[in-house]
Amino acid sequence: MPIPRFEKLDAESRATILDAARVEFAAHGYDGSSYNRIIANSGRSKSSFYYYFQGKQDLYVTVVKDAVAQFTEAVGQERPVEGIEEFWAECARMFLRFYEFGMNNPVLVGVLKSVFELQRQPLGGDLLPQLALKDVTWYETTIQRGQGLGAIRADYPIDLIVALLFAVLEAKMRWSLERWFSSEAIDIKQDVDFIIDLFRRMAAPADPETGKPRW
Amino acid sequence: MPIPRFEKLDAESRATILDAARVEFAAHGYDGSSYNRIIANSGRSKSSFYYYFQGKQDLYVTVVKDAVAQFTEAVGQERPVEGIEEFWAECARMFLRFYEFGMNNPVLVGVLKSVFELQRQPLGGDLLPQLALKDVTWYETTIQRGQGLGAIRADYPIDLIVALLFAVLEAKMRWSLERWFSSEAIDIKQDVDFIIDLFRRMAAPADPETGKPRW
Amino acid sequence: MPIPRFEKLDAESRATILDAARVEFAAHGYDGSSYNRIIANSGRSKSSFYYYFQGKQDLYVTVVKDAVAQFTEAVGQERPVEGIEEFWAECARMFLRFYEFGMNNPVLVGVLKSVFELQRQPLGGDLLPQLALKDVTWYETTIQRGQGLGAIRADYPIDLIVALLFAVLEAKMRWSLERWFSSEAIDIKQDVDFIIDLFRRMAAPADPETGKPRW
Amino acid sequence: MPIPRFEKLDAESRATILDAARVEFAAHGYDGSSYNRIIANSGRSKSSFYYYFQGKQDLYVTVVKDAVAQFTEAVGQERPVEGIEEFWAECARMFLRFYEFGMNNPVLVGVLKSVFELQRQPLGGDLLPQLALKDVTWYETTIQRGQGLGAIRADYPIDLIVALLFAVLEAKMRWSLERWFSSEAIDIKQDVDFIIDLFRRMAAPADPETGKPRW
DNA sequence: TATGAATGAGCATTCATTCAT
DNA sequence: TATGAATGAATGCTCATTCAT
Repeated sequence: MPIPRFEKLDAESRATILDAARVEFAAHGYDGSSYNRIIANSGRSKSSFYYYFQGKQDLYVTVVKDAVAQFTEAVGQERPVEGIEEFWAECARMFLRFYEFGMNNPVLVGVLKSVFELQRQPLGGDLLPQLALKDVTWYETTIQRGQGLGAIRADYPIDLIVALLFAVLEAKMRWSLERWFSSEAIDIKQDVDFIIDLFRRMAAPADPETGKPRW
Repeated sequence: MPIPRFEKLDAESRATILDAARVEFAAHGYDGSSYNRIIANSGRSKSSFYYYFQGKQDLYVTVVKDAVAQFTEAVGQERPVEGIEEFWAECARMFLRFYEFGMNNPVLVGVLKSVFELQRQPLGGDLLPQLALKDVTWYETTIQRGQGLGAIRADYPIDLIVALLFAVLEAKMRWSLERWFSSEAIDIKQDVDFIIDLFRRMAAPADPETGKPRW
Repeated sequence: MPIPRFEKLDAESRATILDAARVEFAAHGYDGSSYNRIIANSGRSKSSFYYYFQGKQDLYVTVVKDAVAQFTEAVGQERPVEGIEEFWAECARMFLRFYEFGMNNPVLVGVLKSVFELQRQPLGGDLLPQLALKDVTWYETTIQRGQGLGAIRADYPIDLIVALLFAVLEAKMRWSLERWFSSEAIDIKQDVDFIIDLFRRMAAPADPETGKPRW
Repeated sequence: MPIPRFEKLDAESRATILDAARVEFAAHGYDGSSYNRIIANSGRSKSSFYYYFQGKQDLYVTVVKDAVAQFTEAVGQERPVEGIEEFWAECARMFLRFYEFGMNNPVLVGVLKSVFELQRQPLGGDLLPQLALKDVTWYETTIQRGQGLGAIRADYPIDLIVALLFAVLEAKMRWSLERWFSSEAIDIKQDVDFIIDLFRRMAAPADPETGKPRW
């Protein structure tokens, strides 16, 4: 039950509302956010929020879906590649776009982060399905292509691999952002190389005899 | 700040109180938890909670410190080792103990998880220091020993390595627990091997020429 | 900070709310007053109070400003005078109006009294400035005019003189009100003469040689 | 119902308790003071307070009576005088002792101040009588002596005169203390002269014809 | 004599939501 | 279509006091 007549609203009003919501959700997560505060910060009437959204959950869902769409668009389409090295190079390019977009849109990163928080909560139960994260599968496609090329091990469930890679990615980004907010310079290119190398280490197929990662 | 005369209370009352608190904090995290709910669930009067704890923060700190202590005790002391293989074998043993304890005490895992959530929040500022996590450094010692043996790469900051390993560990445990709660059987030994292998892949020193992990 | 959309409310509702607040604040002072009690006595819901006021402080500020405005209006403008006797006569007229208004509105006197209490408290720090008492300066103007005419001594700081005169005024009014509440008859005219005479004694310039008040 | 077995306590314990209470009551007044806070600051058990005092009121009464006694002792006995000038000089001497004692014991001044606050409250009803302020009448004696000498007007009720003089005294002391706490130097002698002069102006008999104060 | 333990009532404030118009 | 008005339930916390030992 995402949006009723919110779409018909003029772009500026829509932006005003979503911006206030994004900032709040990014800063405090879903639970920690106050619908009242969002409303107050948006400068619009409380009733109008209930006119456009069913409530807090509905607004959150709207905000998250929009953020996911923006990230997806920023990453762009994966170009077909052939060798293992090429595969990782393409991953690096995609990831660089993701990374740059995130660095330029920290609020959207915060929104994504709030989703990760939610996934940790066993009781986010009725909210999570509405986010329709199952529909966001482009990375799974990429991983499967990697498996086909022999770049990514195929002896474990794909959702486990995804969970692990995301965890690492999130941790690294948080680590970098912390330093970014303390105004240390960040070498994005180097960061991306680091993560891709890490992904590769984690995902490389295991030599059936020695168990070592096959490079 | 942590505990006043709570220690003097008889063990049963103490357990009743801490159990109610643990369950609540594990399920909802610090912010999402309700002090009132904990009180109601414990069957005691509101005032008695303020007699034993300074407030919500104090109770949380008490619960967390207790959980950390239990995990630390469960893991036990690291035994001195010499070679790289031995080092990882010892890690596996320690980790197995950690893992088994966590599987048998999912609520305590939840408590630990709530701390991770808190660390993600930029505003948890005045609460985090009280948890005295800086005093929990045994794993840093282990990692440094690994670096000394050439088992763990030394070309990155240790806190980055810790953050990444923890992220992976947390993700894997969540993945396993989910399946555990759906009453799928879990082969703990296999899980531990998986994680240790993952750790080893992530942490292995890089060959200076090829950049590949050196096994 | 003071009032949001409270002004738009119909006069009757506004009066109901302010009356309940006035009575409470007059009877118990700011600290001793209970927002909950005001709400209960007004017959409205708790939330509606937070819809119209930011909180207890805000309501108090509203009540006080309103009371001060009513008193100021009751006192009216000072008419220009020339001689010393005329000056005191004009003071008596102004004061008579103040006095009569106060006698007819004891609750408003109580509100004013609560402000005096607050000024005594070193910790009323963040509340007092909101009352904007610095804007209420008509009496300082009058005193300065009196100094210009030689009716009021100019060898002491004006704020000291104000403090002393107010103290005397407050004490006399309390003394009279007490008797009033015990249904003794009060001769307002005589009271005013008494206070003006007292003011004149206190404020008369000192003869430089004898130190006696110069009449 | 002032004190049960509190008197039997050793002097040091008694002082510890009373000091904590004095500081609290002086700083926050009776209503604003927290019995819990006094107990916490005293370092003693909560139960012991209820063992020695019937409750908050009882402790307050004890503290006030003690303070009044200390002030009374500090002021000392009035020496018999004959002329008007001598009378005021003796007043000045007594008052100087009062003033000096107060300046050296600001906490006790605070306790006295809290009594004045209480007298302003119509609801302090059941507490005020316990303070037995009616027993403190030495100043009335002095005033009556002044009336006998023709130094103080006798055409108004004595309690009105007392109330007015106290009001002025309190206001002047507060004015001075404020500056004292801002570490401005205070000339006590000059202050006393100022107040005595003010008292004399206020209290001097009125010439039956002109109404002017007779010096 | 002395105190640790426990309590119910109250505090100001914020929450997401609904309703009447 | 749009919103001002109103609300019940909950939040964390402090209060003075009592009771059992």
